Amino acid sequence: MRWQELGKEACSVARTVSVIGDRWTLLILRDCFLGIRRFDDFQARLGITRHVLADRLRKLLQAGVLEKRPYQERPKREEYRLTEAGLDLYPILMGLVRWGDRHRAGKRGRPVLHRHKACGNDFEPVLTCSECGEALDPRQVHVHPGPGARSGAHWIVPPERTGRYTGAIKPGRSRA
Amino acid sequence: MRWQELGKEACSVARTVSVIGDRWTLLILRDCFLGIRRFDDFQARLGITRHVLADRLRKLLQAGVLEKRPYQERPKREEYRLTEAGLDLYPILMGLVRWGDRHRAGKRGRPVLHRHKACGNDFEPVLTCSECGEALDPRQVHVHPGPGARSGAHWIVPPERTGRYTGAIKPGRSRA
DNA sequence: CATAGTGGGTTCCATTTTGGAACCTGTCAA
DNA sequence: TTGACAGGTTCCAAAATGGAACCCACTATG
Repeated sequence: MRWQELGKEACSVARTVSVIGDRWTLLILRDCFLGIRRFDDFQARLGITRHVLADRLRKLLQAGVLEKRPYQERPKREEYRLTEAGLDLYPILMGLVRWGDRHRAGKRGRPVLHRHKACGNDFEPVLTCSECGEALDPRQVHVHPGPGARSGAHWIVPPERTGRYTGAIKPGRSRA
Repeated sequence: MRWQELGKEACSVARTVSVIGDRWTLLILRDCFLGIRRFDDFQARLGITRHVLADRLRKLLQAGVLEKRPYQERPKREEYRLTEAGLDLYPILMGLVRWGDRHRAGKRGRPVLHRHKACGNDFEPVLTCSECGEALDPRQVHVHPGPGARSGAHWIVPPERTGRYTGAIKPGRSRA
């Protein structure tokens, strides 16, 4: 599968990955959420080459995640800002933060804390069910086709495979 | 910044991106959560080259996200399974699903639905504050240094920049 | 007026990473 | 004996990236 075709898959993960599934793009978005808006600031903070930065910003504009806004006339200057669709990437970025905090924090602890202005506390993000409000556990979620599924949907989990040879240890397989 | 050094940044996003910030890696993880466990199944579903697949699986093993488990002796066969740290990536994957569902679903609707076994409903994932339980809005979150921050921390937002020339439209800048 | 600085890029070339296809190794089944 | 299967590795050409230099419109300084 080529990179170009990814966005056409009948899979929301693939479609999102076709927009932001790139190391640099994710770091650019991190900086956007920290308030960075200018070409040279991104470049200096990330150590990315100008060439690749220009390419990624262009793609994020096309994808509707960022927009250019003038902040000064003569000389004309524009800054890159998150659109509403861009701001909606926040749960993904916070997901990255949470995993890093939990599994890569080192002995000194978290590099950054987040405070919720509404309640005044430092918090961890928690993923919950929109229907019952409980925290989500992957083992408690069942996946099934929706209206946008294609027949012969690519993502469908293959039937149980039991191995063709003798000596199988565990022919049965439980879900992830 | 080189790819290798990313994991050493004092930033949880950068550290997580150094593990999973790659198009193929994210798609491999999607398939892991759908129950795929074998080399050839990943390869056939993704259309990834075997070479790159072997490389990504190796890196995920090293990172402690996947583990190899024997499912058969003679000939020896092993499958790739998510570890606890791997299962903990679930919020990130669901974040990708949610964004794709919202912004790339097309007219036919979502390709896939998720049902919460605990409450029986199809749901959307919602990111909430661990302290007050409210849904999180990026504009309601304040970021500040934690115990693991480095002095001169790289991620710190630069001071307000107002432009050096006359004709500024909006010298002041509000946070993202 | 000449010179230097700034924001936001583009161009060029060498190095890395991918894509694509073929090939290898045990083991087993027909 | 031939073929299939799981799980890789090797090889080469094509594409992406890193690094550095260069460009342009405009402004500020001497």
